[in-house]
Amino acid sequence: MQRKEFTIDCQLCTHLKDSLFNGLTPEDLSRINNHKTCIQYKKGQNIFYEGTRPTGLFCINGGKVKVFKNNVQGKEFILYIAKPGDFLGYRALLSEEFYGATATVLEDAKICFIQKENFFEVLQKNPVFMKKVVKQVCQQMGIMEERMAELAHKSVRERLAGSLLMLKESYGMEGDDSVLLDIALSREDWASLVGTATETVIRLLSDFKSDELISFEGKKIRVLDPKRLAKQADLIVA
Amino acid sequence: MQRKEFTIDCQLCTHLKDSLFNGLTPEDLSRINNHKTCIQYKKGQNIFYEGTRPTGLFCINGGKVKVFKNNVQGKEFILYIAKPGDFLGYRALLSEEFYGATATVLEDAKICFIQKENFFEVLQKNPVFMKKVVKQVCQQMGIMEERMAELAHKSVRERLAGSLLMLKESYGMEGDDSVLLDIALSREDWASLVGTATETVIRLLSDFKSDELISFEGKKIRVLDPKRLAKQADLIVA
DNA sequence: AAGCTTTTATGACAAAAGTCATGTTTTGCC
DNA sequence: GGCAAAACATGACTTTTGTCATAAAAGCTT
Repeated sequence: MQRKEFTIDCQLCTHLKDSLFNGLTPEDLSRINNHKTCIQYKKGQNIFYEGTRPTGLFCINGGKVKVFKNNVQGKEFILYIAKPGDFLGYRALLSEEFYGATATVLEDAKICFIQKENFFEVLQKNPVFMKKVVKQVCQQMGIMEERMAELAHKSVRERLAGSLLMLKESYGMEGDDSVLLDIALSREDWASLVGTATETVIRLLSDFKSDELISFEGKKIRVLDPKRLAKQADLIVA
Repeated sequence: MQRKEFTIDCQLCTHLKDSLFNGLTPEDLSRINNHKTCIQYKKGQNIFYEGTRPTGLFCINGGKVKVFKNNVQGKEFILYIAKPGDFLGYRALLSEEFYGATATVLEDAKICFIQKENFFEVLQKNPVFMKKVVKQVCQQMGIMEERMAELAHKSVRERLAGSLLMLKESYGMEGDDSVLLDIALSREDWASLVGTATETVIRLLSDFKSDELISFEGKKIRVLDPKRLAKQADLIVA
């Protein structure tokens, strides 16, 4: 499989402003810029594999990537869905461990790879950047704590409704009266994200559709009634 | 409720060697030492509350503490069980958020409180310490990713077996042929840790007892057969 | 020691969710 | 455009787990 490279200047990257690299000194940014490799990936290709050693950091310039763990029975659980501007693989890099998850392209992607030496150098000589990274990691951790608690005590229905609302935040395209989730996930992917079986997702989504909480638009989902969906996400007793 | 203080010198603390503070310069350590407040807590007392603003870092000198989230129905999910040498509350501090969880004393505890200013100062002027903190946080995150995936796809039985083995690592006291878990958790706490109902834990623990995987010793549990327990923790098909 | 509260235990039942089988639709590809 | 594969859908059934009721046991307090 041939690697299709592309070029982009970090300084000119559209996503710089919402990325962790925002605020780097020109020298630091150009150090990153001059040492990166940018590759185009097709849907289905893997960026890195669980159990392998990280050698650098991935920065998404375009497309979408899922990061997931596979259990013994081959059941997948999606930890994150990354979009342009997001970093991938820093967790394992900073904990000095092997990758704990696999990253696969969901929608054709353009991804820059930064060798760990360059990342670490910028990190070390730039305490402000370091602080931002720490903050980001700890925020992420707070999100994971929340999600764990939900996995522990919420029903699949509640979690699915919650996932729809969560993706609405990241991928929602506001319409007049509804929001299109600009991400094409298979029912299987939804199941991996929510932590359930594919059939259950199919049934529940079709329930939500019957209840006019959502509608289907090709492979994408339109959220029609976020408020009622939020009620579904919380608790039945409420 | 009166605060019972106590005194301890960080330099002389038994847990210094396994703590993040290990390796600090004498000056840094004494800065921490001179500005800390040490308080004794009784079982059931709270250290901090979900939704409140963190003002510093807690360092456990003795006892055990559970950190948990409460959901809307009042169901508890235990995120961590902290023991001597562990830090508490750094996540919210570093992400500059409110506490995402509540910390309650499980077994009478002695806990030192370090004002955030002092913690941040040491953190800022000491890149090696910073790096250790980051590494620790990212390792913790890896553990949480693993646990999330288990919550998503493992049965309660598997998770309970897994939790027994996990606590064996932290609290196991090796005997001739078995390991006593040196931590007294109620059935309700076990349920909060595993993410299930109290009755289910009661039933499963008594199953495990019938199968001679564990035995009860007062309020504590003795692991009789870690290997078979590990089989229970993994998958049925295996 | 008695009486209260909390914890542990057990049974019966209901609800939620997983699994398996099968069928239909969509998609990708030559 | 037609074929194969993948994705989606639905029904039937089983298993797991939660819930509620009740009771026994253990811990505290006076």
